[in-house]
Amino acid sequence: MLINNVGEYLKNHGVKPSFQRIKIFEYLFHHNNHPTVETIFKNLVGTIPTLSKTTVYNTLKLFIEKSIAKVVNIEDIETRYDADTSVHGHFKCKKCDEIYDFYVDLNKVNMKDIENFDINEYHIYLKGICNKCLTNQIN
Amino acid sequence: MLINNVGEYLKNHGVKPSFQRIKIFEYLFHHNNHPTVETIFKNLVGTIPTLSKTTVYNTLKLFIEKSIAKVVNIEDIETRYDADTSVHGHFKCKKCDEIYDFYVDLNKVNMKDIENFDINEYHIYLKGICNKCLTNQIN
DNA sequence: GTATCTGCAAAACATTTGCAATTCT
DNA sequence: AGAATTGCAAATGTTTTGCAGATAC
Repeated sequence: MLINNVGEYLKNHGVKPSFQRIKIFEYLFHHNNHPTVETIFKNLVGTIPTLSKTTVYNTLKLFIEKSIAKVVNIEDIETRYDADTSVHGHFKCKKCDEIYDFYVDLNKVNMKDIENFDINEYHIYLKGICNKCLTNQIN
Repeated sequence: MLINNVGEYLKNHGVKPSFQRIKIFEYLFHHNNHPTVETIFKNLVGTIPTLSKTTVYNTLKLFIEKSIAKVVNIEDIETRYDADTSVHGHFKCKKCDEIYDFYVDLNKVNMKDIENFDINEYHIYLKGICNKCLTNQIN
C-alpha cells in the first residue's frame, strides 16, 4: 500500500488528522517491525516533546476502531501494532527475537469445525527458529 | 487423549505430582474451555482452601515448560490455558464470547516467506460470529 | 536434614480512567 | 464559545518476585 498524504488517509477513514495522530500513524506505517506503545513513544517524544503515552494508547485504540491498524499479540507481555491491515501471519524467532511477516491464505485451509462461521479477525502467530539463525548455528 | 492416572502422567513428563499440581492438571484436563488463572483458582479453592494464585501461576508455568499445557492468548487481558497440546486453532465469538477449538493443518498451506523455518509453536486465533449466534440473529 | 513446594505480601508493569488544560474551528 | 484532543496523575488488574513456613524424600 502506498500513502502519499497521511492526513487525507486518516480523514478518509474517519480519523481527524491531528499532529500527534499523523506522526503516530507515520511512525507505524514506516516501521514495519510491529512496534509497541513504548517504542512508538520513545521514538516520537523527541519530535513531540509534550507527547504522552496516554495519547499513544488513545490514538492506537482509535486506529484499531477505524481499521487502519491491527493488534499483533505475539508477545505475552506487550501489545504490538501494525499498519498493514491485510491478512497475514507473524513468525517470531525465539533466538534473535525478530518478527517476520508471512503470506498465508487461510481460504485454502480446511477448517470444517468452524464452517459457516463469520470470521473477521485473523491472528496467526508461529514461533520457532528462523532460517538465518538455523544457518548460523554451528551444530 | 485419555489419562487414567494423572500422577503417573505428570511424573512421566518430569513434574513431581503434588496434591495441588494434580488438582490443577485435572481441572485443566476436564474443563476444555481454556480457563484463566482466576477461574482455576476460584474453582479449586473450595477443594484446597489454602490454595494461592501464586501456586496456580507457578504450576501452569511448570506445565508449559514441561509441554503438558499450552497458552491460549486469544484474549487481550487474561492468559488462558489448555491441556490439549495438539496443534489446533481457536475461534472466539464476539457475540457470545464462546471459544471454539478447530482442527487446522498448516502443513498443507503454502507459507513461502518462512520456508525452511523451524516452527515449533502454533497460535491460530480467529474471531467473528459463531454459527449459533448467526442462526439466532433476527436480521 | 536438605531440597522442593507452597503461599502471603509486596512489587512490577502494561494499560485504563478521571479530569483539567490545551487546541481547533 | 463549544467540542474534541491531549496529557498528567492516579487507579486498575494481571503477573512476578522475595522470602518464610510447610512439606516431602
